[in-house]
Amino acid sequence: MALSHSILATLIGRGKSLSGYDLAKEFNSSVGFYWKTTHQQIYRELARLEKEGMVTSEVVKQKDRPDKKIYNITDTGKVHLIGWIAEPSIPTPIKEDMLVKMYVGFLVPKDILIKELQQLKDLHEEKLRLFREYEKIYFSDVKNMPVKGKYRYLNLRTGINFELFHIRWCEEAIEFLNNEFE
Amino acid sequence: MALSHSILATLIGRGKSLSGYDLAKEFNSSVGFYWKTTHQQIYRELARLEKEGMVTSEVVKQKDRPDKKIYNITDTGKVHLIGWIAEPSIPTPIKEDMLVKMYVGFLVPKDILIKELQQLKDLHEEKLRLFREYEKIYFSDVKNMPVKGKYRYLNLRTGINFELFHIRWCEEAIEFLNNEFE
DNA sequence: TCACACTATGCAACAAGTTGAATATTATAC
DNA sequence: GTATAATATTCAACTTGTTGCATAGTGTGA
Repeated sequence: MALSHSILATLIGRGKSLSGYDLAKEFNSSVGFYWKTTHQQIYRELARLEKEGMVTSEVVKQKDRPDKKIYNITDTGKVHLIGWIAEPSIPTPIKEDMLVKMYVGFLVPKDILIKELQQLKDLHEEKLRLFREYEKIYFSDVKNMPVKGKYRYLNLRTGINFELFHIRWCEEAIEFLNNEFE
Repeated sequence: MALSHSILATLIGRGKSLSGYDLAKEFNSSVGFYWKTTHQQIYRELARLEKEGMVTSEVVKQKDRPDKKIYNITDTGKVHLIGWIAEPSIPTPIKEDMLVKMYVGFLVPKDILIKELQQLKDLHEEKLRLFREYEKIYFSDVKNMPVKGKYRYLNLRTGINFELFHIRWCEEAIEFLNNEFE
């Protein structure tokens, strides 16, 4: 399972203690484009990681806002994470609603599909703009960045390519629907 | 949820009754690249779909092999599926192990990452070859195909683009690791 | 001051997905 | 004749992911 690994990775990646709330924000911001989840799952997972000795927690009292519990990765957690990195990855299969819809696209007027593809394309273009902006602001001088930053740039590049793939796919599908169908 | 929709779609798409076993094969063959699952989940989902009146089943006695239960989509099922198609799709977020690994790539020697990326690339290239072969055999004359076939071709194209995206990503990452890191 | 947004954590229930095994028949290869 | 692969279905247990709700304090704008 990779959520636990994502949590450990974020704890190391950010280089400081984070609360469940911090982690949730991280996972759902533009930065955390590589993993999506809910805060409930994160809290549940953190409790388990603590039970397994992968992280330790500490309550921090706050005056201006509710108290929080911040987490640190342990040596056990770090060893576990490094071991996981070296395991071979298997390709993630596609599970895309739009593909299922397309498979039975003949059941509805093609305009419906075109409209949906256009909507999907818009959403991906918005995301792409965000990533590109992020690239411009934080990664204009990658060559001179510390290693950590370079790895983060690699990830951002993937996010950009991922969006480009989806945009191209939507365009190809729309064009195909317009030209090949009457 | 889209597994139930995938099952209904496959039942319509194939235009004939299928058993749970047939469906499982379909979902895990090169054709069913748009959705992956296990036979257990399919059997469970079929039972539920039947309870909800989306499909009907019928036991077929066989002499040469174990008896089977074949499923048909009902009008209710078809209406439900068409309704679902018209609902707007939301982009599928990335959940890719390799991205998490890359995020903390600085924890291991870069050779480990390069090796993994190479392995991943090989797997995607194999899949791409399969899809391209499939394209050549079944879709050489798309313009003159029935509508159903055209939609299936659209899906195959997406599969091809998906593999190309992953291959390009792996290449970019390997190159980056080789050039930008010392 | 009232509503709303933000910070912060957690429970409960459910839906979806995975893993392992049991059962039974027939076909094929060694 | 023996092992194995393929056909065919199902149960049980578990993990992962989602949805809704509860609680509780602070900050901000209308």
